[in-house]
Amino acid sequence: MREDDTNWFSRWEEGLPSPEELTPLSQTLITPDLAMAFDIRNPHSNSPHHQIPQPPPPSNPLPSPGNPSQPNSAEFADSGELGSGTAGEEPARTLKRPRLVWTPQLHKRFVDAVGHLGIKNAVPKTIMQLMSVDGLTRENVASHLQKYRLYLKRMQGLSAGGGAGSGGGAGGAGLGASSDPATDHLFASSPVPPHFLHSAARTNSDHFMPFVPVPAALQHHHHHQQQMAAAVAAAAHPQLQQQYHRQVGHFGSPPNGSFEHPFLTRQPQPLHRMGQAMQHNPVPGYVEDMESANAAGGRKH
DNA sequence: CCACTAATAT
DNA sequence: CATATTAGTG
Repeated sequence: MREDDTNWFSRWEEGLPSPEELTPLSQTLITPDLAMAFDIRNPHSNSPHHQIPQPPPPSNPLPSPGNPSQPNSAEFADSGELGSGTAGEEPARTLKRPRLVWTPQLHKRFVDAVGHLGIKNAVPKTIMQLMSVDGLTRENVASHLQKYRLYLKRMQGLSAGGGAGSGGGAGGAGLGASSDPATDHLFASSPVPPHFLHSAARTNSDHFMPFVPVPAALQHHHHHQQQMAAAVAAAAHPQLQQQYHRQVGHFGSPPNGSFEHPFLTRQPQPLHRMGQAMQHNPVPGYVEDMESANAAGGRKH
């Protein structure tokens, strides 16, 4: 009898516009080297202060709809060497990567991963691996996971009964009853399955997938740029309050309008040694489109 | 070693 | 403000 699941179910479809979003689990962050290649650092004049202008990743040409400027000259200048003045860019080590920008998409992957893993296995390392996001580090996930858990906790205490309401979490992020604007924002934008309440521990491998109906007609159809742009606009937070955060990393918008692939999904990162057995790439390399939330990366350990 | 929480720093 | 980072504990 229960099964108020159906409630959120319908909502899911809304949040889940197309299979493209939930198709393959693989996203790619940009590696620092790549980001650097895009960024032409100033020769010197570098203050020994923190805040490396490390202009966020390549900042794909997403000249925001309203930003006419931005000559997208994706010129990969030979990465000859930059002035050594800047705090060493040579050592790919010790490089401070820009703050990870948790875009709704990236967060979506995060939530999906957690949902598919089960609260039990949803630990930073596993999530990170399942996400297969190049550049994502355990710390990144851990930090976000912390916040995410707090968010869930907060919500549970506040709106538990309303099945529908809880489905979308705060329902309209920022609308209706958001617990605190401080905690939502990003979280409220994801489908957040109701199982995330404390307790649902599932071993792994058992998740009910909302079978992807995927009508044949929708199987693969590329949309138009406009559609994409709209989606992005919607996804992008229209609210910019932070100092000067750049949501960089959104697909590339080609100069002439032809849509090109922003990045190739780099998935198989060196599967360095994995002690425990597990981790089979559940999904073969798919050609994932969708903007890549990016961040920086370089692996370390 | 890894995960979790809380506090703190940027 | 959102993340990153650190410290302390299990």
